[in-house]
Amino acid sequence: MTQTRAPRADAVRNRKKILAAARAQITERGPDAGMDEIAAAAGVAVGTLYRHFPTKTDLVAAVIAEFMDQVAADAEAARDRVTAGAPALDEINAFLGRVIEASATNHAVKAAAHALGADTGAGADQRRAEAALATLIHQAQADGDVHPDVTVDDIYLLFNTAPTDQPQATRTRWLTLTLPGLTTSARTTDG
Amino acid sequence: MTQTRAPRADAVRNRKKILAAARAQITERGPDAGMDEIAAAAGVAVGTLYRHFPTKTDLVAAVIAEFMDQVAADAEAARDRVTAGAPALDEINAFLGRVIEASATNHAVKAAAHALGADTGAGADQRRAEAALATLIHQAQADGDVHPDVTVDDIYLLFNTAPTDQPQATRTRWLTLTLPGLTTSARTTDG
Amino acid sequence: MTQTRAPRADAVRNRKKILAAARAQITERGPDAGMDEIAAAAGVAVGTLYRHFPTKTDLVAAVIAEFMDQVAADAEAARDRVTAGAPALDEINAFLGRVIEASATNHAVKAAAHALGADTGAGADQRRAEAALATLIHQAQADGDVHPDVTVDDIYLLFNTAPTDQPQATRTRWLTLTLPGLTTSARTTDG
Amino acid sequence: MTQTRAPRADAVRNRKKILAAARAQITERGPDAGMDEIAAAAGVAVGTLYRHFPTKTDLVAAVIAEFMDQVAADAEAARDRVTAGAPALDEINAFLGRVIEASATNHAVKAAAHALGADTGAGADQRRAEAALATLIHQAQADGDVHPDVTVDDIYLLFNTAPTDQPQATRTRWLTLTLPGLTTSARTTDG
DNA sequence: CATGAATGAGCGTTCATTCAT
DNA sequence: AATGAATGAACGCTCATTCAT
Repeated sequence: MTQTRAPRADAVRNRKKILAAARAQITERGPDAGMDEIAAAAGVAVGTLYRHFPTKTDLVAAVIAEFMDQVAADAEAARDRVTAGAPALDEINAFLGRVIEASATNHAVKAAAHALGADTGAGADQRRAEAALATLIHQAQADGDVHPDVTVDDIYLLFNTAPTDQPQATRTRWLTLTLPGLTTSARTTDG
Repeated sequence: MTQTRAPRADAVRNRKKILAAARAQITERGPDAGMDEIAAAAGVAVGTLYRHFPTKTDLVAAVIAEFMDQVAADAEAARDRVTAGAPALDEINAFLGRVIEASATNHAVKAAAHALGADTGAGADQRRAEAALATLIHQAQADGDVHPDVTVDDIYLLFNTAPTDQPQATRTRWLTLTLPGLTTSARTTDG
Repeated sequence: MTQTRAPRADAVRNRKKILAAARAQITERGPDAGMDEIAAAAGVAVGTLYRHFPTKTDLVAAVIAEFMDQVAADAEAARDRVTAGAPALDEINAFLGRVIEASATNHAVKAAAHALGADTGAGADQRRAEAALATLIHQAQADGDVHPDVTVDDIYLLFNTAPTDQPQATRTRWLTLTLPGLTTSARTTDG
Repeated sequence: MTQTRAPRADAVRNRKKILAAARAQITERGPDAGMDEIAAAAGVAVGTLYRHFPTKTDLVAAVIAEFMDQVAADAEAARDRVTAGAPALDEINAFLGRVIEASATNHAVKAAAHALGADTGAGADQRRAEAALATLIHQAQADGDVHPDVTVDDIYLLFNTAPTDQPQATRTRWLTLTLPGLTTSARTTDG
């Protein structure tokens, strides 16, 4: 029983401050945000930052994991609403819309992850989100609204290619263009 | 009579070697590919690289311009085939497929351009491609195959979000999912 | 209560070592002394040098400031001796002699400053020195020894044109030739 | 008989153009004026520049030699006027004044020479100038106007420390302060 | 001979990471 | 455990010089 010692309260606080600062700085300044700047923004010294995240890659991965946690929670909430009777296709549509809005912030983080070769997925949160999305898709397919060959991977594919660095109008248009690939009906002008 | 002297044969050769090396290195290693490495891969000294492209930004812009030239030529060829009677929607579909294949190379280059703040568009080639695509779209709309609200910008939007760094199968699937957003008919299982 | 934390002992030591090395290297090799070489001579890594002086210009400016501080202290000491009764002209003469000795080192540094566009003067030390020199000159003028139109700027002019890169004998000769321009009496053979 | 082939007319013309361009560029941009820029300003290719002057040091030395030639001619003209009866001290004064004006242009050239370790003196022109100045000084000493211990080296010393990079007013003031070191009489207010 | 493209050592500077305090 | 000074490899870029055309 490797008894993981309960983390000290201030260490937890520092970890949160660092993650928040990293998210903010990378969003603002791209992959070039320096470790010193992130540490300064978090109000700690670089050494402290490195105690929590041994490399920049680890830090960026943690920021992404944090985001994935939110995505997973979002997907699970949507699944719960569907289970309670909400129309599945609408929830899928709204989910994609919400995630894309949220990841406008995260675009730079993704770029940083890519530049550093960080593991983007494969975490427990990924699996939580996948499970919830699978339920959503199956329900929408049972409703006859979503094309029978659509899988969770398709959602991920779209989600990963979303133009998160584009203005709101462009992102909305993208969603409009993209959704008919999932559904059984042709696109209508009003999306 | 400002007779621009014909460029030396070896200089032309070097320019080509440099562009090819830059394309390859940036594709392979992302925006972080160093100028020294690109020069070495091209078989020239850094100084030569800088003689041809005064900054890294210029080099990346040139690589993109080269790509855009090919895209424009491709779009024009498709337009010519349509003018000669080929079905417009098929040509649009094939065009997107071809460009996405070609831009597997181009993905990292775009990222590099973004990181360096290089001018991505606005060149003559961009306008050539746009003109040809507009013709294609109008014809496909006249055929009743493409949704009437689709514009050239939509094609660019899709083209810019293509998962160019993914394996062939994924890219094909993406095209399958994406095309119904442009057309007037619902997607069928066999794409 | 912005309590500026006391600087670490080793950081202070490094700063001194760097300044000394910079003075030596620039004196020896001119403005072309490289930052790497200065760092090596100081026994630190380049990064450390840059932590203390963010640009080469800053480093050179600091070397000059250090020198100006010594000059100011020297001028103030001379003024104090005059206030205590010493003959002002003798003190001026001796002051010029001392400063010129000291600035053999300083010649190349000035050149470097010029080449880099660094701020040479305008510091507090400059003003300290000027104030002390003004007192000296006024006293010598009151004594009837120094020409009434001589100003502090004249002293600076001479000081700035001193042949600091010449051998001792030449510097002495220069002082002999130069001093009569300040005084009310003609030069005599024994200087 | 090493028969030095008569230089071709265009080669001579090129040499002159290059020297003129070098003087202009170095005056304007300091020691940092590049060989390419000098060549461009001269209207020749770098290769041609290097055919005439194998290193930058050689080029700078040639620019200085050219200047020294003018100084020598100036000194000889002054000597001739003195031989014809003009007052020697006045000629010395005027000579210094003229040379200092001319070398405002040459300041940067001197700096470049220093930075490159070029031989500043020791040419035939130097000896011509020295001979003429010696005559001037002897005559002025015979007149009782110049201090008996003054030598040609003293003139060179002053000439080499002139504040050539300062504005006209400062240069004039410097001459006023400096001249009494040479003469037998004390300075008067009106210089 | 002139040309100008090619060379490559070197420069000032940055920043992820380490480690003495 | 936190601090922040120190490290040093790497980067984009320059320029005196060489050499194929």
